[in-house]
Amino acid sequence: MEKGPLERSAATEYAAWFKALADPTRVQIVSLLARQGRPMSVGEIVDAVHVGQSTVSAHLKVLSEVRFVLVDQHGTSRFYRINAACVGCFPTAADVVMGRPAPITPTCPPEGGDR
Amino acid sequence: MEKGPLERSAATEYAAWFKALADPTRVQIVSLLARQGRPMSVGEIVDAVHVGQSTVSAHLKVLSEVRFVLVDQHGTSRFYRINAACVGCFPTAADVVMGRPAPITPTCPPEGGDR
DNA sequence: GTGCTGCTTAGATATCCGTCTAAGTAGCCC
DNA sequence: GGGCTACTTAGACGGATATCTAAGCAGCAC
Repeated sequence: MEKGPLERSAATEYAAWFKALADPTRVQIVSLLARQGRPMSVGEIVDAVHVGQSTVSAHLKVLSEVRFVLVDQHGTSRFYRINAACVGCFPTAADVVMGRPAPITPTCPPEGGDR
Repeated sequence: MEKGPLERSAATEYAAWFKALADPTRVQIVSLLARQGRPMSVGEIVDAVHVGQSTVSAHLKVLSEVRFVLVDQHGTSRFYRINAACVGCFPTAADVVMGRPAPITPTCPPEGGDR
């Protein structure tokens, strides 16, 4: 039986996920939100990773676009939180790329709550 | 107890790994080598992912630098293979970023065979 | 309304990436 | 050696990225 690479469309999708974490600041933001397990305002995040506020904002936008984080507006603040679906899905994607069969939940692409 | 983000040095290292897979062609190459489980020549890889030979060569260089793949020279050909250490380590790294504790083998940075 | 606070958007800049074509290098065979 | 085969390196080009400063905008308090 012929074993080729992942098909292009799947590879493109996985690559987009990895790309979202291809920056140290974004890795820090995601790990922070994951470890805290609660929504955090942009200001709080800025205090934890030491780059400017607008830079953090831009990174959060990138992470939102691939649905690694979700956002809630509360008054004048925006609260970002980890997308629980990704906590399981993302490592599974890593497994698939590394040739391990996907265990369950084949439809991984981060769905999630609001916005 | 205060839970901050991963420290910068760790985040930088993980980011480098993800960056190596932040391109669809590289995802295809890695998945191909992982699924085949045997060393493959550059020519074979070129036949499987449809981009030019020099492009594949460049991608293989990137993947070598982070030790996702290892290489053996045999005469005029170069045989690339997946780094078995990464098959387990990389998904573990994904777990860590997603806030899951690293199960075992804390020293993950791809060590490996030759070159 | 005025003014503050919290965040995003715009603009600028310097850097890096993916791909291609073309040229270089190294092993092999007659 | 001459020529082929298999890769890598160099150069170029268009496009994306990370960061900063500055400007905009939307709630809230008074």
